[in-house]
Amino acid sequence: MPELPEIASRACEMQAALVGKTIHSFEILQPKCLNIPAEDFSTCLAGATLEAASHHGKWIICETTQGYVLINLGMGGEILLRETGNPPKKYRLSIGFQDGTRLFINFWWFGYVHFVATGMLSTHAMTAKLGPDALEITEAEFTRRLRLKNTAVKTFLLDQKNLAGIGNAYIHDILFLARVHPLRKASGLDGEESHRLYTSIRNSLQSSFEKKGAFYEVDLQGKPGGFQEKDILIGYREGKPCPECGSAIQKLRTGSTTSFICPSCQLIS
DNA sequence: TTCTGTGTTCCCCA
DNA sequence: CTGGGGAACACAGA
Repeated sequence: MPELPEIASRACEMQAALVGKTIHSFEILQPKCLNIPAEDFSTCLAGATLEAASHHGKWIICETTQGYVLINLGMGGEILLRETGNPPKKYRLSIGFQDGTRLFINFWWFGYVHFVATGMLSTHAMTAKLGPDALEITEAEFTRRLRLKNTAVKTFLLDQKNLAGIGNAYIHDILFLARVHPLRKASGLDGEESHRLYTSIRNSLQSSFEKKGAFYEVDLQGKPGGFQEKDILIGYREGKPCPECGSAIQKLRTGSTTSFICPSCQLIS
C-alpha cells in the first residue's frame, strides 16, 4: 500500500534516474489503466524526453516535452528500472528509453497511468481535486479544513480532497501519536488536538520518507524501503502492548476500513 | 475454497 | 448541500 513516503521516494528516484531519457517504445499489457486508448497514449508520448518527476499525494507526476504521465500505484505495486532484456515477472505496462533501459510499472490492483497534454493538468479530475500534499500543507490550512468537516477524523484524513497522501497504513500511528481516536469528529477536535495531529502527520510521513519508504515496497532497483516493521508503533499489532502505557492494542472496524488503537491513550470522549 | 485488504470513483439514500 | 454505506474494479496472500 504505497502512501506518501513511498510515492515521494519513487518520484525522487525517478527525477534522479530518468530526467533526460527519451521515450522510444511502450508495452501496454493492461490498457484499462490508461485514460485514453493505448494507440493514442503511445502516439502522444513517442519521442518525448523526460524533464522532471515529482509527486502530489499518492500520484507521481512526470513532465515530458510532450505532456505529462501521471502514475497512481493504487493498492501497491512496483516501478522498476531495468535493461529491456531483463523484465520482471509481472508488470502492466513498460516504457522503453532510447538508451536501452526500460521502466516497468506493476500494481496489484486499481493502478492508473494517465496522459495529460502540456498545460492541461487542471483538466485531470483525479489530481486536480486533490487537497494540499500532506507534507506541504500549513498548519493553519490543515486546521481550517479540519474544522469544516463533521465526519470522523479518520475519514477526513483518508479523503484525498482534504489533504493528499495519507492511506490506511500510516494512519494508525498518526492517530496514536496524536492521542486521537479515529472516530472522533474532525470538527470536534480542540486546538491542542489538531496541533498534535498536524505534528504527527509530519513526523510519521517525514521519518518514513527519510528511510525511502516502507519495507513492503521497493525502489527503482528493487530494494525494499528502510522503514521497518519494528518502526510501526501500533498499526497491525493487535493484542501487543501499547508502547506508551502497556494496554493491549485493539483492532476495530471503522466504517469500511480497519483501525488499530490503544484503548487507553485514544479515548472517544 | 473463501475471505480480506488496500485506493478511488460513483451512485443511492437519509 | 452533507455524510454514510455500498458496489465496482477482477489480484494476491492466507
